[in-house]
Amino acid sequence: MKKKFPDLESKPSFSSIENEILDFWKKNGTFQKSIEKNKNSEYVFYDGPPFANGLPHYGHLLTGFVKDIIPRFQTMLGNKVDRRFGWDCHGLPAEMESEKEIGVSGRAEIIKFGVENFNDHCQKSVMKYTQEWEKSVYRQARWVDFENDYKTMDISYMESVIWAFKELWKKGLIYEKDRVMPYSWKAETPISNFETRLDDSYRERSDPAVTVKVRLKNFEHAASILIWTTTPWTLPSNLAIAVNADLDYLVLNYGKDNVIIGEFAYEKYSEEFNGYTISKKIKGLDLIGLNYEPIFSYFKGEKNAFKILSGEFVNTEEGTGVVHMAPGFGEDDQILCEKNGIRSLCPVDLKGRFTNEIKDYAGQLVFDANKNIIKKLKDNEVLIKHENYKHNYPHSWRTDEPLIYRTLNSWYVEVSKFKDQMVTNNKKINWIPEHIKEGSFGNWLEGARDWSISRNRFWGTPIPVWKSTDSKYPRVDVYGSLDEIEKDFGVRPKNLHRPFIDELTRPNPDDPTGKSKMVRVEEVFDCWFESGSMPFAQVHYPFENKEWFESHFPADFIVEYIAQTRGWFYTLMVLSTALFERPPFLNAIGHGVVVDENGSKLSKRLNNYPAPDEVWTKYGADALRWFLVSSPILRGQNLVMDRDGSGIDSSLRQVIVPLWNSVYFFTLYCNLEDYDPKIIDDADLPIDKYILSKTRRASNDIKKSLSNYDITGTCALIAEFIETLNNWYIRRSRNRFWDKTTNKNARDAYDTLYTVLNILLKFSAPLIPLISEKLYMNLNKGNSVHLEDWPDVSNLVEDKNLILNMDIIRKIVSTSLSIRKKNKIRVRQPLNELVISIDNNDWVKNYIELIKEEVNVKKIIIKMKADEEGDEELKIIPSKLGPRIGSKVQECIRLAKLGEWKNLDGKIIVGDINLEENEYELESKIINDESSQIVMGENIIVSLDINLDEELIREGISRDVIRLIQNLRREKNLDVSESIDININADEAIIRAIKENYSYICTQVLANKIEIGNDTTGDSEKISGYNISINF
RNA sequence: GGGCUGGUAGCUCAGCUGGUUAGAGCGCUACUCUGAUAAAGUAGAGGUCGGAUGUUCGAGUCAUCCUCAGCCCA
Repeated sequence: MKKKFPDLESKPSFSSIENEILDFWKKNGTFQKSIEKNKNSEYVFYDGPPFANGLPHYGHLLTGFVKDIIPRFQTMLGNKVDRRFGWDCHGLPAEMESEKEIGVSGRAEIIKFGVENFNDHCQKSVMKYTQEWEKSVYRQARWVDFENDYKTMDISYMESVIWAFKELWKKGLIYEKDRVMPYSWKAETPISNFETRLDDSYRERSDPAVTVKVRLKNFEHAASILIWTTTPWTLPSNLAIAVNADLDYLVLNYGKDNVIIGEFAYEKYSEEFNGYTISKKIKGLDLIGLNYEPIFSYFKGEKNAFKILSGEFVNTEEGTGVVHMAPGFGEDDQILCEKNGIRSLCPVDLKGRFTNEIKDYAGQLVFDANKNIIKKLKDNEVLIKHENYKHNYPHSWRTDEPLIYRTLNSWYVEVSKFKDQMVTNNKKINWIPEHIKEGSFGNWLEGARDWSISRNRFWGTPIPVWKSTDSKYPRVDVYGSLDEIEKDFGVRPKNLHRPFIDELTRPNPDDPTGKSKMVRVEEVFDCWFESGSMPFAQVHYPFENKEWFESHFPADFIVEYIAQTRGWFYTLMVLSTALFERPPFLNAIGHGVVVDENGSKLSKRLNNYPAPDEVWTKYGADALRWFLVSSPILRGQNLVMDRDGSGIDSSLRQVIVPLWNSVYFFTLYCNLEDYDPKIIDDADLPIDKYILSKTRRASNDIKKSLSNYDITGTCALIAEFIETLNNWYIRRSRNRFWDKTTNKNARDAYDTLYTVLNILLKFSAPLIPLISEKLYMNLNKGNSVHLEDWPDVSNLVEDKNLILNMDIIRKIVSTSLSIRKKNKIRVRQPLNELVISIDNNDWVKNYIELIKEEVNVKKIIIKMKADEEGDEELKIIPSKLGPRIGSKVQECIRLAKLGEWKNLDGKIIVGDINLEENEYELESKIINDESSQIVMGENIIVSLDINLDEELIREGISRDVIRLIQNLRREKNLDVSESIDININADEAIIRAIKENYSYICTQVLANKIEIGNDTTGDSEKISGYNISINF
């Protein structure tokens, strides 16, 4: 006989089931179909491109899961959701990797190696992990289009990038300038201000901190002043000193020596100035304008230099309150010095080594020169203190070396000019978690600085600017398309990369001598400029797909980890605002970081996380997905991942296995009955109506919470629903499923569960895509759940009272079981009756059978609570009474608790207050009776008859016998439908119990007959102190 | 120095516009239950809701200050 539904394993290997589904999707093009099924409306999702030359880790997996959940959900809502994978190919990470692989280091060596060769290598190397990425994305069950992907190194992509640059140029938002910026001397390139701020860049570092005496000229009160710095190597370039005009400074005196130090710092130098006395207190203002003798002589005579200036940034947090200024190496320094007519000098080359201007240290790496410089200070007797200073210092996020700050020529986007507009655009974005909007992202936008977009490197989209080689005939040409380039140079580039693009030169049209040439500037783009161009560059806008872009911008949704408020979220916003005056996306999730038990980031080196391959085989992708997205990480918090993956295991146990088992249970018995279940809207029994109502409510709630991007909340709803289904509905209805389906009761059970499971599998599909798919296909002749629409539950019964009532019933049952517990009567022991005292009790009769079974009693008696003897307790509802009578409410509550109140014909009076009807509740006093108990939070009392007679005891014994036989059946792995012949040998008491309950036992254990005999070969057991041995 | 986030049970976290006995899951202990379950039920242990002050009839919730942790900015 052909089964209605394919059999399911009772203890499945989720890993192999998942692989089977992945395979099925691949073969059937299910992803493609899911996109094509919706034609009428679209939902726009942008995939943030990852660097292809790093391996995917849990952070990517998490982002990937979210990138999958929302589009799957939106697809079920009837929207077409294209999901195009993107690769971030350019930039420092790729170059660094290539340097390592080739064995070259730095600009000079690369140029020697050949830019063409180098970029060639980058192009190949950058895609080397694409296979691993595809494998990982595939295994995690994330649907994304890899075939129609985009790469930032495609010529079409690059053309759109230069188009964007030219647009900005035309709008006057691009400028070129010497400025101090973070600089990687190893990569020989500046790092953008926000790049240094992505996590991982600040690291603890120990630097020498020196306090140096500077000799003042012509100051009546003191001979010298103390400066403090953690970068001694910048001292040879010192051109000024800054103090805070409002700060107090002390003049310390010892014999002939007079030195000035910030008052706040005095204590720190108690050792050095032991014996000194404070001779005077002055304001910073008194110092401003004083001249001093240069610390080193390299720039002696520099115009306007070696003066004390006023700097508001001088604070009392560290140092001496006197700050040394080297305008070539500090942003504050540069700005202040520029204001005072002092040049920025930068006697350090691109590799971070002193130039010949600093002849004593020429050729030395600045960090290495520190100790020589300190020695020199000591020899000159100006070194007051030399200590090691631990601080957070920015490091290159790729090469790991400490960055330096130095002046450098760079191209900028004038973000400060339109930051207000970005702030306005940000208001149109729905952020999850909400605080990002006004918090980290909003604040960041308000303080936005101009963005350095050029890099002195090789592998990237070239800055499309050509300049005249002769400054006598200046000319700047900016190109925004291949056409424009072709027009001027007569060649259409097939490759926009260096060095080919650099080979395009032409005579300077503005030079009548014809000698000078137009040559491209050297720099390439910051790769963040490229990823920020993704919305239009991925479709080669505006050269192609103009209409497509117009209707697919901004995105409905993007997700990345929270630090991308400084990265991709930000660059998208900058370019989108500048180019299109619109926000780039409307909804954005910024999630937290996965960390280990100690709060450290997961790292290969520390080996502090379970290997993904092991997770796939041991738990499966759905369990991992659930573990990650049900956690607070999507609310911006960090998530702790145990090394042993125990969190993933509990997702499996709490959600995936119960889901599986509910369908397994259904399939098992439905196949036995060979019943053909129907989808229904309503049913007769309250418990059926209850679960159908719950299903309708769950489906609607989940739709709402997913629409609001609350994935964590959605998980809670689904888990709660599965719990109710398994541990209440199915458990309560079990025996109906092993009844014959000739009975309507049984058919209703099957139809109800079938309906519920179908809906459940649909609304769990985005969050548990593989297992839901397997189970759904099992119930629906192999149809994919991901091609279904979101469940329409509008016809489903939703009885709100019934849901409330069922909750009360569950409480009544719990309380009754607790009375059993108190009296140490096991549940298997039947009892005679349970009395439920409850007002408005018409509805309770519908649940009598249910309560009887659950509490194991023979009879339920329902009484009006009002008839009950006993005192009532008055419970004030302060939220109602408080507003009316104010401070007296406290007294009322006190009196009510003491029982000092009156009930006059239904009018409640406490003290001198007459209570209105909605301001109080009357509850029964807690009954301390052994057999009665009040139902918490309800005005209900349950009383259990705890008296046992011989007959009841024998029934209890029969139940124990049944239990023993059932256990044996399971041990023997008997099919649930297989009949047996039983042989029992037992003490007289048990035999009597069996005889009295013979047919009941036989039905329960599917026995044809029970023989009482002398066969003692069976397992020997004890029941209530009597011996029994059973064999079959 | 400033900004953002967080501090609630052993662990991970809920707790909406203030309402008087602060919850859930996991973990632990004991007992119970179990013809799908890797489950489930009952009971128990476990909290001065980071601290202080204030507003209020009433504060985990609001305000101010402090403190600790993480992130970010100067």
